[in-house]
Amino acid sequence: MDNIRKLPDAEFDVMVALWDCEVSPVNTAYLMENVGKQKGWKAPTLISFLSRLEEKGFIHSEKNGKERHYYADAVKSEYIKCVTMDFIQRYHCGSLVKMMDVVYSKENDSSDELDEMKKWIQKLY
Amino acid sequence: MDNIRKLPDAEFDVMVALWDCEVSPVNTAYLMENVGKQKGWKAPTLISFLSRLEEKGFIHSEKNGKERHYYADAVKSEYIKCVTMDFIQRYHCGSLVKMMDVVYSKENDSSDELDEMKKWIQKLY
DNA sequence: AAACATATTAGACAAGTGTATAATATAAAA
DNA sequence: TTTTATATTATACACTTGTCTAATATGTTT
Repeated sequence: MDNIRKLPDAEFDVMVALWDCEVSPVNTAYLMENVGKQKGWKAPTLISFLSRLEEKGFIHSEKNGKERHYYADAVKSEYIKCVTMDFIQRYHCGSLVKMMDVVYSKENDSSDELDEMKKWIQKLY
Repeated sequence: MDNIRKLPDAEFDVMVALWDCEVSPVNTAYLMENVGKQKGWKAPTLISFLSRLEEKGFIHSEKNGKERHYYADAVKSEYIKCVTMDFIQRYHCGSLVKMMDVVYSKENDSSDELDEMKKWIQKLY
């Protein structure tokens, strides 16, 4: 749970599409619709990222006739959690409060978010 | 304030050393002491990062006899803020609360941090 | 001024990332 | 069973990042 390989941006984008898909199984066509197109990728570009994700153990796939089906193996929440803790460690000495301090300024914040945070904290107590 | 070039890890480490230094001006020897050594870099490695930082406009330098002196131009808090907001956007849909949700679990948190956050929020109200 | 010590520069290289073209399968249509 | 359409594979390539070796410059000693 600590040896998270941080994925490059493009590969992460593909993972998100895989993680958030409603259909199953997922094929390249679906992924092209859901990420590839917006990013302006050609199909081989997408497939290239998928191959790398498979090499890295984040997904596996099965050939199905002419197509290939993809399945996420990594767990989204776990991955995001690891990456986030790494980030806080690296950029904010491991302290969420320090981070909030840097990011927020009284002027430009939305108090909605503050309210939400308040509620969130009270829920945990 | 939006076109922040996210620095690669090694270059960021060098920036931190430059930002946090107490002496002035800063030379390579100082930076070797304060980051290079811990990272196990040879001097040319460090200098290579410094050159790239200069190309990217994060620092400037002056030749002083045999040595070179370095000066940070980018502002630490601004850089950290940009990088952090990008991160929250990318990994947590721009919501701090969502992020806290993913990172924290009742079991493993330190309530100290929660207390601090509570205080932090109250201060802002 | 010659020799020495040392800091910097130039250049290089492997691995990783973003991206695509050309070649090859393979299902579907004719 | 050819032909046609299309998905996948194999490659490749440029750029970035981490890292260094060899070459060069420059201040200090002798």
